[in-house]
Amino acid sequence: MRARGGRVTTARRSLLEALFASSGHCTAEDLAAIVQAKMPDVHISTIYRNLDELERLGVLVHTHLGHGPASYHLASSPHGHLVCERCGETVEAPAEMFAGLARSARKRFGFRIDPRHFAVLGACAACVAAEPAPVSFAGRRKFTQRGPGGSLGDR
Amino acid sequence: MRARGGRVTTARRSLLEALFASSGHCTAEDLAAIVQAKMPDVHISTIYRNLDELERLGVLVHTHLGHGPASYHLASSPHGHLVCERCGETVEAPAEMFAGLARSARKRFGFRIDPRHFAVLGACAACVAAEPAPVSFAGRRKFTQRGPGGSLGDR
DNA sequence: AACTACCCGCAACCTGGTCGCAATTGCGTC
DNA sequence: GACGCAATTGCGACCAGGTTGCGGGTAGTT
Repeated sequence: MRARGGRVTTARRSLLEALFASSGHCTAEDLAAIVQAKMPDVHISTIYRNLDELERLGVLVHTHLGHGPASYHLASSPHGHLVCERCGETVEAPAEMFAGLARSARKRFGFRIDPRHFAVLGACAACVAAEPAPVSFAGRRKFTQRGPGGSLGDR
Repeated sequence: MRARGGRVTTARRSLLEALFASSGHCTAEDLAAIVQAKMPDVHISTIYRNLDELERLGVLVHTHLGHGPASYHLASSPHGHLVCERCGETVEAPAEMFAGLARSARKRFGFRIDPRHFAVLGACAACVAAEPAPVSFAGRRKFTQRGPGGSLGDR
């Protein structure tokens, strides 16, 4: 499965292991930390280069869950993401939830959407409940990734 | 309409004028350029601070159309965006296109989505037509905002 | 006109990511 | 098992986009 056209280096093997071991949604720095736990000399730029490479090979994809760093996960099991702007809670949205949007985008604009690349922001059930009045999103608060209670970058 | 709790400074007035004059989808640097054409001493950090302020007041919103800088536009006429990953073409998606997604997100996860903050990437009609085989998005190419033919930040 | 809290210009700084380059290292071949 | 060589790595410098602390200026009040 590995190395279609490239070499199998220890750094790459280790990065793949980290990706398979973690259950998805890792930032590049998360992965770097895992890899560097066993191989301290692997440089962050090597991580970035290999993530790029693996993405070009179709092994993994990156998504943006918010204003912070990108998240990487294996390309199997395609899904989008819903991210709470208040608490950072992330839920995986099955691809079929986007079917209606995909259909109308194609019909109205000839557009074929890829719902995976950017998350859909909003408010999770808990934060909707905690909210006093429906403010229609006027009161945006600075988005804090990895905030307390957030599940981003956890392993 | 201006200044609920703040002062009306020349820099702010000028920024608002730039926003109203331009037809939306400006980056902070675009707006800075417009403002600085008449007031060269207005610093980019002042632009950022006032954009933040105006966003907190609900006058405007920012969205991310790709990997580049954020785009700002007036909060009136809520809409999402479809952005072509190949050519940068941006089309405004009316809010009702997201109604189905909003409904299923609420039903399945209690999630209330805000489809405006991040664009939905994909491929525009022209790029779909120009594409030879259905590659299922494995061949991601580096996203280039402001590329030739792109309509981002034009003026 | 005076006062003062808010705002601005500036430069330094920060995060997330990219690049050029010399040294190293897989991997095919002998 | 050693050799050759190009792919890959480690490193530091760099970049884009944005934020922050600070001292001085100015809008709005008295």
